Amino acid sequence: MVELTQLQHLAAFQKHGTLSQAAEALHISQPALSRSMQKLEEELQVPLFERQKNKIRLNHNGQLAVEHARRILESVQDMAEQVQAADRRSRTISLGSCVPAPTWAAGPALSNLYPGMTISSEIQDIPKLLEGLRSGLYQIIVLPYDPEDSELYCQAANRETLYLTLPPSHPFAKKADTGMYLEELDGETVLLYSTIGFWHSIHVKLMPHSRFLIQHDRATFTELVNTTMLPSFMTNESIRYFGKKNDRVLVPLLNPETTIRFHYICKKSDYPRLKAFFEQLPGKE
Amino acid sequence: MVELTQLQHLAAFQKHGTLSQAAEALHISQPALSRSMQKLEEELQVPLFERQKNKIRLNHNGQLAVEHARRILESVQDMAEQVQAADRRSRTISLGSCVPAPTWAAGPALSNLYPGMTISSEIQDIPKLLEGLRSGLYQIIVLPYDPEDSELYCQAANRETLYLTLPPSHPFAKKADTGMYLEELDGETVLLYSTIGFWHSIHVKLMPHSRFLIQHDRATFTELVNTTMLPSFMTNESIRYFGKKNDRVLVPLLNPETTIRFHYICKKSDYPRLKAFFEQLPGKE
DNA sequence: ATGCCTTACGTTATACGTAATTATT
DNA sequence: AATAATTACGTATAACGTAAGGCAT
Repeated sequence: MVELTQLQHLAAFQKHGTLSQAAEALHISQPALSRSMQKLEEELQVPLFERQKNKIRLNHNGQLAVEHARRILESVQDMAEQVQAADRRSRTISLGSCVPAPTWAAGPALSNLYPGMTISSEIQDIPKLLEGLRSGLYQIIVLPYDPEDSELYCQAANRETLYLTLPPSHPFAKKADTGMYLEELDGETVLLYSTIGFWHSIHVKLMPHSRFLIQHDRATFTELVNTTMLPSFMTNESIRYFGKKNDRVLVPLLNPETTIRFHYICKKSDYPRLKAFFEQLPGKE
Repeated sequence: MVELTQLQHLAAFQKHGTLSQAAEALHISQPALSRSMQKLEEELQVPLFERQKNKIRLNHNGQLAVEHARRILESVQDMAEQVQAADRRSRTISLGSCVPAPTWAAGPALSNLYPGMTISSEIQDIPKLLEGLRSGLYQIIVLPYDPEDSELYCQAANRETLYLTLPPSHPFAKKADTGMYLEELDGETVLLYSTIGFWHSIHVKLMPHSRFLIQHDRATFTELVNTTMLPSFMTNESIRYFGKKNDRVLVPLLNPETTIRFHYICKKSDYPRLKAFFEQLPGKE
């Protein structure tokens, strides 16, 4: 039986030109390589080399054999990579969401329900979420609506509502009881945390003339919220997970876009193994 | 390093369903196969099986791996076959001729000039000879003309001339001195030996109404020539190699088509190694 | 009881490295 | 002298088979 080590040896010889150099590269002795090639010739029942007393080189058969050997070694490499990738996919649950909140709860929940699984989650825009679910990049995605696809399972869950947060001295703070429309804030400079996904598009849509001071570091963001007069935003969910700043006033927003209902979605074929996760999701209200 | 035996083992397991049956088919012990698969998993760093206490079956990774393994094993098989075929080609000289005569001389000549080489020769029609020369099926072909191809080397050699052979009592026997045209024989039933290649098309062309009694067995053919009144044919070359029947009259033929000049042709790239053969060919006259 | 898989253990076979040999530059 | 390939030989590793153990049908 021809073995892959022999094909590697052959390829190495072709690459280095002499047995001694190839042997050194392969970290084996020169005689070992010499014998390996003799055995390969024996097994293929074909001479692969032209031999002189202290010279050896590939003949036509050998050159042809090297080409095949390279292709074969590559396809073995491919096999390893693909099988490993498949395995990695099979032992990770990847959740993609249009907004951050679902990841806060889902991470711990998935870890508990599927011990040993690697859980990953990320914020992504909606088209990429749908594409990623289809391609296997995500097993679960969270959208603000039901995509109504017969291949997909969709479960509506809890809602998230956006609030404006202000220092008590801010002119709009008096609207805390009545609520206000985001458009009233258009043109103001506001503080935003960077990875808020879908919320960002709401802000841009309803406050097209505002300047957004986007903070990538949460500590810096919190510091600025505490020490400046700048308006910022929180949601019922962010308050639940990170608490409310006591020295800030929460102003409800009256635009319907500022409330979204989370729709958790997976492939129908994947639902059986994810059933436990879907069943513990918060209900419709 | 993953080895091909392991891939074979994996494929065998998939084919037979259990380790024991696969091991039996592979002519190894069951524990050996068990270990072989464990090692494969180790090397791919991926579980390939779902194991229960006394049951084992491929998981998703394993099924994917089997598909790859099958392809790889096939390509190794391909490699062996192709390299062996290349080797065989490199150690055979195959001569194709449009008529039999060149093969009578060329066989022995090539054997002498290229000891150790396998010599094969066959009669074939002209389009297939040209195609075969191009594809490597033939290294030398013999045509009745120069194909005038810049890729090919062509050397004109000796001529072969067709004669009518008759029993002395045959009406046409008196034409032995003057010669005759083949057309005069048209309509007569004549004896032909089967593998005469290009000559056959000459007969068909010039004697479209004749019936040809084609003999595939040379002994039968000779017997019929000796015991019947039927006209038949010989050439200067067939007489040289097989002798002339004493009790037959040779009538020269006056059609120009009944003499052809052999053109020995090879690829220019092949000429160097075939030089010795071409140099010993009979000259232009 | 039978079939199937795994682990343990002793053995064998195969592949290795070192050393020696021969040849070439 | 230095480089390169092969052959010879003793060794070590790795793969094997047998035997034993556990589990399921």
